[in-house]
Amino acid sequence: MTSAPARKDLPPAYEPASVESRIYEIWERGGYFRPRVDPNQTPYTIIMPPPNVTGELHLGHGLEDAITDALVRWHRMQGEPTLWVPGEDHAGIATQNVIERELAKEGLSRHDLGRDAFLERTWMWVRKYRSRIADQHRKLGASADWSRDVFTMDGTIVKAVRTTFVNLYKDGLIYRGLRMINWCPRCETALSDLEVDYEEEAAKLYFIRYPVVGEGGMPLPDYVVVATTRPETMVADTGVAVNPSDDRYEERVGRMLLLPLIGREIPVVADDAVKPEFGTGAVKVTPGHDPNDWDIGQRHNLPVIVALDRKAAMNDEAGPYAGMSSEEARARILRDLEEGGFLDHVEDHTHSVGKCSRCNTVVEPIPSEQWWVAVTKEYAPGRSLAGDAAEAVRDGRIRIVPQRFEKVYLAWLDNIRDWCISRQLWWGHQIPVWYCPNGHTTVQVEDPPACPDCGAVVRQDEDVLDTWFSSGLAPHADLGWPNDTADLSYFYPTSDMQMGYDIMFFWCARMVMFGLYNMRDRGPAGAVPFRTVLFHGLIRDVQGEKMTKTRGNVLDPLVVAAKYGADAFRFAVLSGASMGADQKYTEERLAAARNFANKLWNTARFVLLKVGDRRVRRPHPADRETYALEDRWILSRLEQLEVDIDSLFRAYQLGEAARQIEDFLWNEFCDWYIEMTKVRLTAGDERPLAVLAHVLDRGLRLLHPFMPFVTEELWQALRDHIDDDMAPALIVAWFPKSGANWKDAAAEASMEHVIEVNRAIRNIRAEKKLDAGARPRVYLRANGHAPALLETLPATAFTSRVEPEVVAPAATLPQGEYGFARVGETEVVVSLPAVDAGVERARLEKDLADANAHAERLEKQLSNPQFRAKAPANVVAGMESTLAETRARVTGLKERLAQL
RNA sequence: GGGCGGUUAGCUCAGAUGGUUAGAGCGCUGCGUUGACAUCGCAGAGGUCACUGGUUCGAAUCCAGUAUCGCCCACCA
Repeated sequence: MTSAPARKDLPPAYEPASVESRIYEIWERGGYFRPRVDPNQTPYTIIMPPPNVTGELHLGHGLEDAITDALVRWHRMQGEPTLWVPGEDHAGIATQNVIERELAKEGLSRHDLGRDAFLERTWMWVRKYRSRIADQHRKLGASADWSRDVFTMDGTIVKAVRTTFVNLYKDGLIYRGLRMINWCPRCETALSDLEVDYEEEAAKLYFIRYPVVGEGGMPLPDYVVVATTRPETMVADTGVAVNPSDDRYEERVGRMLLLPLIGREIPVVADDAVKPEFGTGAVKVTPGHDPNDWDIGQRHNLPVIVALDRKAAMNDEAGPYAGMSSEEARARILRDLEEGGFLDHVEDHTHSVGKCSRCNTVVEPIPSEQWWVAVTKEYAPGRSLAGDAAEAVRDGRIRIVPQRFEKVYLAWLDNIRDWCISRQLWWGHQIPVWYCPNGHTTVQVEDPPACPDCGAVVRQDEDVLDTWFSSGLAPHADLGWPNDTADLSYFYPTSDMQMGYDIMFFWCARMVMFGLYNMRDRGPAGAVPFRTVLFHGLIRDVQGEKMTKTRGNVLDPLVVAAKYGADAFRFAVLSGASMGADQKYTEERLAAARNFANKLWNTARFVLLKVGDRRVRRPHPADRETYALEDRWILSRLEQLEVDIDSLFRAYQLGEAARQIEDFLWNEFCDWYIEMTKVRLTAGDERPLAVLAHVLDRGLRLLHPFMPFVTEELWQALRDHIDDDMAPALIVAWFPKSGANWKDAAAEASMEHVIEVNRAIRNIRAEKKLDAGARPRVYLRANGHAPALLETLPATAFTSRVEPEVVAPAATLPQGEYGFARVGETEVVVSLPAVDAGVERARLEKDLADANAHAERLEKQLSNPQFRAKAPANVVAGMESTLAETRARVTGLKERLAQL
């Protein structure tokens, strides 16, 4: 073989570190991530779920990159103008917390800095982490268009956010109102319902006696017992409620009770919300500290007392308990109640406690003036944000994959409540509302220099918006909305969207609402933010625990990628589960994926070594008859694989696709085809070279969406050895799209037989413990498959290390010991040095029993007239031929047993 | 209280529209340094597909129910 060019001197093991950054640079320099805008083609667009700038990417982001990049590369290789828009999220509350923690290390609070300095400091952090995050995406191979990178506080997004706010306000869908909200006393802000996580906790139920007030205001020796888990809130009680149908309290309704310790008189009211069976059937009503009580209070005009301040400490309303933390107050109140004889008894009780999803602090329900989105309110006849969002999924304009998540999505929207969007934070989109001292309110996109109504100085609302308000605009805002940009008109609606199922409500639902609202000029089909949304599962640790910073089990995908290679990471997470299912992260899976990358590497090394400096022509179907059986077989198998991968991609079955490609390349191409070519190549037959190069080329293309780096590197090395119109890089090469040129059922059946025969030979070798170096004679008593066996005889000799010979079914054999196996119609006879008759008999008997059982099953099935009438013909025919083979096997086994 | 998902080999998991003896990786057993690869090759052991009943010619796959684990939703004083 002539000397090979230098680039073919591939090291014997794949070294990701020496390849990945160089390959990524080639892609980026080639401009392959930027789509060309072709009005004659439908683009493929996908928006990246913007990771929080709070820190670095974790495995979940790595999984998202793997999924998205696989889809993006597949579409790009279909020749579609393909755009993947990357982004980062300012993550208001989360980032503010991070910066506050940083400040705390210096002994500072944000109030020490003031708002402007605090924001300046946060921007510094953002700049640092944005580039770090982008770098991580690059290392993972994400082929996103970095020239379109979007940060959720970029000027264009600010405009989009304000425009949306103003429009919603004008449509009456945004309002300011006093409502019960979730207050985090640590973050000192309101939260939406979604930002509260509930945890079951063991607690106590305290039964407290509230004395009944007599005619002249004198306490009677009579009392009503109420049950509560939060005795400290009794300082803010303004009533006691019972169910109107509860005769135990019939005569108490309308009377006054004396609030113990405080001495305030509060009425007994009747309300349907009270469940008679719970506790005593009487509930203290604390409208300032409980959502239910707030509703009850509203219905009965009870005063609202708020006894907690913004840090959840007792305020002046708490009288003697003012200034205490709520825990202290609870202890003191319980002691005082007990001393006063008001504590009836205590029971164990488990209930769920709401915690801030960002800092795990117990959330306080308090009434507060906040900004809200009226999600169910009609802004046009029959149109509402939530209703439209549900309808788009119900009528199929938006498809959810896996489909089972549809129900979850719809159930949430059907029971949705107004969305609290204002946050008492500094970091975020400040609400575009201005107030003047004369009571005028201005709501507009641009900062007003003065009050448009009276010219007075204006002050902007200090609150910022929920982070999800801005990220919910991503699909259209990232493409330029509200400006009428070329990107927006060409790339919107986006094609696919992808996210963890855990943010379905936070993000997916909001994008659908906002997209349909802001883009409604496009009509029902054109306004949707995306056509399909994929929900992937979560990556958990080996124990199945969710990976969180507090558990300390978070893994950096780059650390993983550095050890095993980015391709291995991607392949492992994609092939590790099916869409929507959680997966456990295991190191073993990574190692397996790395091994596959290395196997591929060496496959290419072999092919390149054999091809040398030739430039081969692809096999042409017209020449089919000139090709050997194994050639026709592998080409037929490849074609089938291409068909299957295409349909798997269309069904978003990425994991299954990855597994099938691996299976083909490793188990069919390497283990059989390549091994069989060796003897031909050694004999000087060059015909397999074209097949080797062609199948490798196609295999690399198929695998590229999953393992972009190693496939690109190898393809670059292979590229010039194929005489065809080859793209400058694999990333923009055509994805294999199969015709029906090589499908060859006969070749597949014959090769399957050859493979089984070889397995049988090797099995006998292993079972009879023949020396590795021995080359025993093998007689293949063949019938129907004789030509195939004859053609592949040299390969059989080489790969199974035997001296094989094809003989007639009834051929007599020389005297000697033999090992036997039956493969379909072929009997495999391996000459042995000696044989243990007992062991052989046992083995044959077991085989016979298996074969008989199999034949019986088939006979039963085939003798069923219903089966023959209803089953498809090919199934029946297949079964019949299997039965014939199985019967032949039974006969053969019986004969050999008789011979023993 | 509603809803969803899992239960398949020792472990981690695939099995898209029901179809011939249910698969992979890891682990395990035996053999192997044959010129692509020991990150490898060859051979092998290992499964009542959680359980019960049903539909069907045929069920891991569809239906009903049971058990068990997990998740989501819900204003459980």
